[in-house]
Amino acid sequence: MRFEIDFEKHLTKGFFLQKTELVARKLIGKVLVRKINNEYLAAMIVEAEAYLAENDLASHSAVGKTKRNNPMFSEGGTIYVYKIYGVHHCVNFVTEDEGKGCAVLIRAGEPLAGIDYFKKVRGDVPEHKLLSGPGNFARGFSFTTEDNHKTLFAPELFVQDFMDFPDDKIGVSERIGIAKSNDLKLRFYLRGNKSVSAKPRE
DNA sequence: AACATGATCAACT
DNA sequence: GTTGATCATGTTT
Repeated sequence: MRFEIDFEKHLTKGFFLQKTELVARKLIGKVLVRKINNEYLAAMIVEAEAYLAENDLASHSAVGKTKRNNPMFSEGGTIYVYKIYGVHHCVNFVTEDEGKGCAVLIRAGEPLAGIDYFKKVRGDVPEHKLLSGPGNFARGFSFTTEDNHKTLFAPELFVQDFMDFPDDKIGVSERIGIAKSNDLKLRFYLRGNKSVSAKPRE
């Protein structure tokens, strides 16, 4: 797969202001680029979940604004990182207008650049597992709560347009690992991709 | 008490 | 290859 990092092709604010479900769907095939210590990391997003502002009890924003979920209420294109189970971090891209409280959880990626860095922080695992699962994805890109409120419009952190997959290549399912609102089909993934974290129920 | 998880291990197909 | 049980770990409710 040919891929060249090019900030000129980054997704602009308008992309993230769209409906959360649509952003989650369209993020499949896009590339997250981050520059750390003068080294570029890049991965194609292959799995993402939408967390809505309304009628979604699994969304962190369902309880209103709190200290933790505060970044979720920022404008589309902002980063929301939280710590889960005391050990892992999860990265979200905030969507829609400021004050709404919705975001897309990035659950898995296929490494395109910075493989050595990913291996360094993730250990000796097969390449397709380096960024598989939300905790592993965040770990590979070294996201922590320090990154909260950063935006995706800078040369050292942005999302680049890349592949456009037709609907028949995209799986849709219930979200993973939640107890509430698990009837909602808000998880999107690239069918047949080895980096997708959980086995899809279809 | 729950939590948008992952590593490990045993058992299986 | 898969599945299921178990648990580490700290923050939020």
